[in-house]
Amino acid sequence: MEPEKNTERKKETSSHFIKAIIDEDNRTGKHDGRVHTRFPPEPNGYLHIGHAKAIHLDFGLAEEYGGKCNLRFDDTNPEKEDMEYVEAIKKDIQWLGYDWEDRLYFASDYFDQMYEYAVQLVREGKAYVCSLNDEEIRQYRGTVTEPGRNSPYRERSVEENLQLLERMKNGEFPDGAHTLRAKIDMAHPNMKMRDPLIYRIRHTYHYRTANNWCIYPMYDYAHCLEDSIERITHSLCSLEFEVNRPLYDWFLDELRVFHPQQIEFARFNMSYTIMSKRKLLRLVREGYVNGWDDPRLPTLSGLRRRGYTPESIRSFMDRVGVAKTESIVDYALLEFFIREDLNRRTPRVMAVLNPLKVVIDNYPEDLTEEMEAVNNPEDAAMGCRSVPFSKVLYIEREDFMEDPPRNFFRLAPGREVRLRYAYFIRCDRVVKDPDSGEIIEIHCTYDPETKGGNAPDGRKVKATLHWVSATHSIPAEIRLYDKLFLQENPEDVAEGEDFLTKLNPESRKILKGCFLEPGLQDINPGDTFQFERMGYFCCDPDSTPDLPVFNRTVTLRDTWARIQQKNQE
RNA sequence: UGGGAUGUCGUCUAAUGGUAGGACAGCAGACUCUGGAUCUGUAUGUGGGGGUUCGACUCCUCCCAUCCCAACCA
Repeated sequence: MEPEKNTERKKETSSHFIKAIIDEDNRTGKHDGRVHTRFPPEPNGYLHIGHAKAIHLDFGLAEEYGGKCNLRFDDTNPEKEDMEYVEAIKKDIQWLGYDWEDRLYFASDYFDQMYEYAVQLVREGKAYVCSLNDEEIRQYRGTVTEPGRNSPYRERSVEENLQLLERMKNGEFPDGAHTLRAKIDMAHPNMKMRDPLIYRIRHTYHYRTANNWCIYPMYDYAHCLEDSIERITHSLCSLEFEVNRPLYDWFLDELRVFHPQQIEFARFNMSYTIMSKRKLLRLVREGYVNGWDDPRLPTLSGLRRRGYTPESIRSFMDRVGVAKTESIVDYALLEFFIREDLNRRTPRVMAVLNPLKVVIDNYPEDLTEEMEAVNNPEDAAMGCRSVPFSKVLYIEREDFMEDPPRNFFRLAPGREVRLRYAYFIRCDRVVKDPDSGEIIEIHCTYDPETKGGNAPDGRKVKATLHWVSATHSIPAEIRLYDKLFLQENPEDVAEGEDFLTKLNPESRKILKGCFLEPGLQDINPGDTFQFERMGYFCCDPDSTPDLPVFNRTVTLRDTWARIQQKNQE
């Protein structure tokens, strides 16, 4: 009865209001059952996990309904956009596992068509050239409580408008001298309908159309036409465009062209991070993080470098759902999905982050034994490996306490624990630095009868520790990451206060002098492991043949950490 | 304030007039050579007031709270 369970589960996670709309459209035959979506990024920044929600929705819905999804770059503002972003965005979408096949489009491909439509609007008396400057336009627009006033240029003749528009296009005017505006209603209660701008003059080089154009279409005019030209059926966007929808509809209706339906859903937010492109750009530009792929960032490139898998992000998005309620998703949910994914796929390995030297006094000086270790207890097919054991070892510093509280199970003077896949050891003696009092090394004795990790007499230990052999281990650098911000919603700041004040000064901790078991000699950036008891780690591109570098993707669920916290309280 | 939208466990999300359900987080326990994983159990919610109805998260009404719109950004 497994399959039935699966269907039930899928149903749980995937019913939402947009599907209800599509189902209804299909029922009434609105688009002959056709479903065609698009993901329309502006190439002015890197994609983040908020975009992943939109991508997952746009591509996922098309797939589910046997339709298509276009990738379309909304490149109507050459001042902010760049080809670098186009390539990064394509890479991220592919990494997430989506395919636009041969449908890669650019809004700039439609500039001629858009201009023709604009001429049509002017001919029909539905648009005019306005010569107010930006300050005047703002004043004439009124406010949310007061109606605007008509522009003095609103009643220019069709002939004059046609001529001026042509001259705007030909580059006869400087930036800002004129605009083309829709003639709607300056007293409209919806501000977006108060004679919105259609074209503005910008003598700017465009990375795709070069200097062919010096007028560029505004979002509201361009976007609906892009959708219409591509015969998109369902045009999904975020909630803040709700007020733009009447305008979207107005242009398409007045032009009498194919009319897609705009549907708005709530943007994705997550606790302790930010999604604002502007703010992300600031963190990158001003050096608060190291580039767009800094593992602390919620960018897809950052998450990838951190060790997140596309599968985990997609499962996460399924669970997050789609609705119109604005929300902030707990980052712990994302962590749940990456743990779930990595738990079943990553090999286990032993690595000591903060080494404490252990000398096994009764172990032969020159002996090395190979211990058999399981690669993944969740997946027997991943097999076993052998790990060298010798007289001098490193264990995790936090696995030893000289004077432990009663609920500390690990090593302490007189206490016996198991070294994973090796022997039981008992701590006999602690060596300290006479000046600082810091513990330098501990001396233990091992029980030869417990080889492999089990006692023939059946006695139990309360803890199993990971370890590496001092002479065989390889040094490494390990980078630990924590929340980028200290506040659950970093956007929530007092008047005049900067979101930067909410940055977590300890969001990254770089550990040098860590040791890995020797099997990690030949690895590549991007390889992921579970360091037993410590978490999931991903090999960073900064690695060199001499010094592998790892990023901690996420810790294991840590019951001991919670107990410690309670102890403190 | 004019217009547009949204309010369901701590968080996210189902239930469209008929038992308020799931996931994460939490708590308790079982098991364990990872204080991991797994398994079991468990507490917590319909923004508020009226109304319609045998019955309301759902319909009506008033109120409250939050978000969006006054870029030649998208």
